[in-house]
Amino acid sequence: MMEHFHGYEMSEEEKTWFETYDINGFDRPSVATDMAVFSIMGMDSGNGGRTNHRKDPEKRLKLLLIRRASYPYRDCWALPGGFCRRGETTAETASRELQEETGVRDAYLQPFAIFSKAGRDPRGWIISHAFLTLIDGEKYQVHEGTDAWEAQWFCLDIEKEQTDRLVDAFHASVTNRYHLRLSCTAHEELQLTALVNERKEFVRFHEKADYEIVSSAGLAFDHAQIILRAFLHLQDQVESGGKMVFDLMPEYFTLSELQKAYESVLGRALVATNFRRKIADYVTETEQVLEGAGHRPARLFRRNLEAFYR
Amino acid sequence: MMEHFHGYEMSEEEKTWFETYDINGFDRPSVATDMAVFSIMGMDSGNGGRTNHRKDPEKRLKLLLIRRASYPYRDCWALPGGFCRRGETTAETASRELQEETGVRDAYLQPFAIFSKAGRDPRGWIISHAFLTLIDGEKYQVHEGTDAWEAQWFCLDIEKEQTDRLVDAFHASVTNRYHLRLSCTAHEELQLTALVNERKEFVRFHEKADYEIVSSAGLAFDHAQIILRAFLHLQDQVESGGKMVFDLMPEYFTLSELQKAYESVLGRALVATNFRRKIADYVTETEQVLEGAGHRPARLFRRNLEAFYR
DNA sequence: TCAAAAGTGTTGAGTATACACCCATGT
DNA sequence: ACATGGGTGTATACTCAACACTTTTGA
Repeated sequence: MMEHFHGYEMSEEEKTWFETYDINGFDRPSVATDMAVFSIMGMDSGNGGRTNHRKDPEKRLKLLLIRRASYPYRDCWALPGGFCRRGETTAETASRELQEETGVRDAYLQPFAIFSKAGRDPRGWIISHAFLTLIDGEKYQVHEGTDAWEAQWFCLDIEKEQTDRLVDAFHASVTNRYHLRLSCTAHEELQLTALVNERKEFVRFHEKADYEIVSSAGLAFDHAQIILRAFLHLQDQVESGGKMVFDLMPEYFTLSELQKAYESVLGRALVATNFRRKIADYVTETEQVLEGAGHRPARLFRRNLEAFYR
Repeated sequence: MMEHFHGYEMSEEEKTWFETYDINGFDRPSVATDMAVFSIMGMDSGNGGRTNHRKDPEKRLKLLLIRRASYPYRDCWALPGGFCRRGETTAETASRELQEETGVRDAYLQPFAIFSKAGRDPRGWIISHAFLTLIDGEKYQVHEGTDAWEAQWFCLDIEKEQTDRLVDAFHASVTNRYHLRLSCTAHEELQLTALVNERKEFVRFHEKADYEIVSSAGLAFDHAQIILRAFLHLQDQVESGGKMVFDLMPEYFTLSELQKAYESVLGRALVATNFRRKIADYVTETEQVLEGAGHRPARLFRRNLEAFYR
């Protein structure tokens, strides 16, 4: 623990001080990570989500959850994650846990929030560092069906409902209620739901948001809140030009596949022609086309590395 | 610790499990916060930074540091901060420490990074949650000169020097070296310096930045790195339209004062006419003017609350 | 009178958005 | 043939940076 400190030499006096110093004398929390792993996948219904021979298969935004085999919240579903070990950065913890639990390596893990409110975990004082990541879910086969360790993809539906709005000259606040619905097509009728209130307040010229779980069925801990905030963070980033949606795509993809990925993250339709212009620099055309779709074949594109490595 | 969990009732079996569960059996870090408190202030030299009877006084970006009265890094300067207590969120810790050490209440504290690398603190495994905040420093009188507890404002100069750049088809990286200089005008010739390397790498279409302290004189722990990253984060936010620069201003201010604040954060000159247009919605004109400045009196403005509370 | 800063008006480039239109394919 | 998605072109509005210019004061 005492290596490589710059311009810092211990005096004899300090060495004496250090010998009697015991950091374990102080009250300390456990530190954990939770990961919201998003993907975009077909519906797994017989025809792959195709409702009609002309329409392209519908793909949905999904979230990876793990069924807890032990207390607390046994049999509830939780975000993958785990405790930090000595010697790791929190990012390394997240990366290690992600690989252990899902086999996913080298994903881009973005930290987006810290959850440290007292009472958020019945086991005690536990601070969670939350990360989000987007992966091409078709590419990874997630361990399913073990009794001790079950991972499943859940379709994610989040609906927003404004419940209150107050603006006067010195104060402003907005209250929203989010309805979360997570449904897993692998199990019959497995559906988790939660209600989370968001209260945005403007204090001294800065927005401050507070979240409160109103109800949560089948989800462990405060994960309903973490899921919601991961999703909102993702939407914000993408709305303001972030390019992480590309992480959901395989190496070769059509522009409408990419557009559909954007649409399912943003929750709204985009105008194809404008969308193409916006992402034009980030893709390069290939010679290949995708045929047999009931309509004009689409050209396949790849990421244009130069644009990302600006 | 066992209150208000939604849709969650303990079974008898779980209660039994819980009685034997001991979270203290696991290895845990200490969790702390560090705050980068920025302000913009005159030079404290006789004429208030005025070099010529016409020119307005120069104001500089400053950072608040505290001299450590105890080991480790005794007599070095460090960011204000402290350890999290049970029952607090990390944001509450930051807010409490800021008030205890500087008297500043109700400032907007923005979390910007986590520092959790092994060996960053000689006392052991300590994870730091870093916050930044901008305040109107003229308004707060900081406790100075005590022997046990000395706080001072330091002028902050950061110079960037690109040392390496590599871009090929599959990989890209940029290396920069930052020269930090912190000087305190209250003490004669008190100057702290540090050199920090930044290595930006593009991995799988995402930028990843690593920081390494090359040398650090007079600054405690890894605070040179934290200061640099606070500053870079601040610059990024302001470049992309963040309005936190207003936090540096008193209630009434002229547009050039505001512009100068922007300029000292961004480290470059702005075109007055365009600047005015950009912030026009965020200010309201008052009837008052500032006279006696050797040139045409400037109108005083205030924040326009409606624009902030959009 | 003149330096310094306050403040106004204009212009051209680039970007976002809406929309009208034609193309190619499998059934 | 025709529904469906692939793909192009264009007109309009809006934002942003650059710059030329006028105004007002204290010394």
